[in-house]
Amino acid sequence: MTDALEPSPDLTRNQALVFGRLTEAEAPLSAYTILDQLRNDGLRAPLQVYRALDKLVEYGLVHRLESLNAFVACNHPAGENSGASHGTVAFAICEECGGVTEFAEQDVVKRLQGWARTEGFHAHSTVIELRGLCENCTTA
Amino acid sequence: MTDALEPSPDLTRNQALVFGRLTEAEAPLSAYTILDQLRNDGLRAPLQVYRALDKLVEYGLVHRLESLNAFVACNHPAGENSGASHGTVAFAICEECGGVTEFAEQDVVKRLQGWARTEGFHAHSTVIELRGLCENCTTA
DNA sequence: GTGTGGAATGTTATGTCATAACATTTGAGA
DNA sequence: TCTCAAATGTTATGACATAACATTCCACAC
Repeated sequence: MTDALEPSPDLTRNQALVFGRLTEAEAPLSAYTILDQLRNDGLRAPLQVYRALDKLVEYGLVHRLESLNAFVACNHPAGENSGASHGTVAFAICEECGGVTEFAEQDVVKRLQGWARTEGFHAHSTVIELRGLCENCTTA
Repeated sequence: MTDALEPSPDLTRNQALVFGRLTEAEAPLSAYTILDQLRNDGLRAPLQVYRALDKLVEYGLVHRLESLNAFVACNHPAGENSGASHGTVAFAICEECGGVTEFAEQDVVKRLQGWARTEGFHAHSTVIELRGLCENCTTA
C-alpha cells in the first residue's frame, strides 16, 4: 500500500510537453489524444507519449485512471514543494462533463490497509475510482 | 454508489458458455482469452463474448477488473440464492499468481459514500482494486 | 577535452482490447 | 400465426499499448 515515490528530477523535453498538455486540460486525456495535440511540437509516435507518461506517473506528477484508460495531472492540496509525496488517492469521475476530482480519504486507505494486513496481502498500488455525475451535472 | 441490480434470468447459450469458462478459471480472463477457449463451442467473434460479458456484469454474476481489462466470476459469500444482490466490492489482485480475492469492506464504502454526499457527487459505480502480492506469493 | 555508459529518444511494426454497423435468427406473447 | 424485442452472427474498424532495435544526449570519470 505504498506507492513509493521517487524524487522528481527536471523534466525532459517530451515529459515537459506531455505534462504541460495534461496540466492545461480540464479533463483526462488519452495517450493518443495527447499525441495528436503534440504533433506540432515534434512528437510522432505513441511510444514517445507513453514513455513520458510512465515517468510522470513514477514521479507522482500524473495519475492514470484505470477505468478510463486515460491520464490526469496530479492535483493535490499541493503542500509539498515539488517532489509531491503522497500515498493512495481516489478519483471521482463525472461521466457528463468529464471532470475529475482527486481526493484522499485517509480512513478509506486505513481500512483497506487493515484488510490487507489481516489477509497477508502486500499491495503496492491501489485504485479507487467513483463513476457518476458531479454536482453541477446532476442539477443541470 | 448503487450498482443497481437486475434480476438475473436464465442465461442464454453464449452467456452460459462464457460464465462457465469464468467460473472454472482460477484467474481473471480477457475477453479474447475466453473467445479462444470457446472456439470449439462455436464462438467466432469478439462481440459474441463482449455481449455475453455485458449481460453477465449487468446481472452481477461477473465483475470487470478495470486495472486488468479482464473479467472474473463473482465470488460472494454466496448468500443470496440466484439474483445475487450486492453493492460495491473490492478486489485484491496478485501480480505473481494472478489470483483475485473479492471482498466487501462496508466501512470503506460508507466513507466513500460520505465523501460523495458532501460533494454532491452521484456515483453509479465504484472501482476498488489493490495490486500487489498475495500471502502465498509473498512468502514463496 | 575525450571517452564512456546509462538514460532518453526516434521509428517501424505489431499486439491487445473494444465497438460500429448491419443482416439474421429466436422465442414469448398477442 | 403474426409480431416485435432480444439475442445472435459476421465483417470491418477503432482505440489502447508495447516489442525491438537504432540513435542521440549528457553527466561524469579519466
